[in-house]
Amino acid sequence: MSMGNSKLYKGSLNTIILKLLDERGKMYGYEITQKVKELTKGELNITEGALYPALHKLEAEGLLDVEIAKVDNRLRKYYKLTEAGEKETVNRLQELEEFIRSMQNLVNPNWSIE
Amino acid sequence: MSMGNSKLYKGSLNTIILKLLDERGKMYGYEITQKVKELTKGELNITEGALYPALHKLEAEGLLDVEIAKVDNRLRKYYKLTEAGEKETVNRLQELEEFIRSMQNLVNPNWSIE
DNA sequence: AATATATACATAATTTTCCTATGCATAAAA
DNA sequence: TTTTATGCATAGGAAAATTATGTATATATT
Repeated sequence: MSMGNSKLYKGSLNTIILKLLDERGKMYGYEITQKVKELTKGELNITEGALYPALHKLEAEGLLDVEIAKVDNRLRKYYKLTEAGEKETVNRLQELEEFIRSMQNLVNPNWSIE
Repeated sequence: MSMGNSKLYKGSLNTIILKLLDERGKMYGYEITQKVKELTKGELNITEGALYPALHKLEAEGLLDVEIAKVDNRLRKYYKLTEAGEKETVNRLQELEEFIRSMQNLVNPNWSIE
């Protein structure tokens, strides 16, 4: 995963995937890359080399289910959260928030958590 | 080595080091680990296996200067920012803030940047 | 018609960055 | 006197990205 200009904090990709699936029900890989690009105004680019292995791993861990579809003669693999995936999403979001709080305490710039 | 809870997102350690040195002028390694523990209320533990190589690398990149001291017959290596290090600190903090903003747009939980 | 771009998936090789485990050494506390 | 705290260091390995490929179809451009 690469940023428009800067670096990305590794470990956040899984959280992003889980949260997007939690919000939108089901998505396929390419759709995720485009959605992330759109939501961050091009700031964050999910590379395919990071995304697909991450999806496979989440599936192997039982957090995602797959459903294959063919649209316009092209393959799509739709992913959605399992029950375990929904629970894990809550944990990951909590961890992310804790990380943000910790970074705020360390770096205490002009932003904070509400 | 029992950690608080949350793991260090990869890429954040350098930012933490640079910012602490920027604020405090000069610090030695062990002092950094204790300061981080204190500021995050034990939530984040910087391991020595991560910290010392990171310091060495930042020094090799010309972002840090070292000064060796002996206190109570024990060795200390004080690190401080070079000029290049001060500039890089600004960049890293900006990247961190951009990362936070991006995560907010993606995950939009109940926190935001002020 | 030929070529480039967008859509859609995948993986191998490498790099970065961290953790675990271990080692050395001195000072202070139990 | 044994443990804990202070202080540095590195080897080995895991995790999670990047880079570089590869396959294939659909659409837009030249």
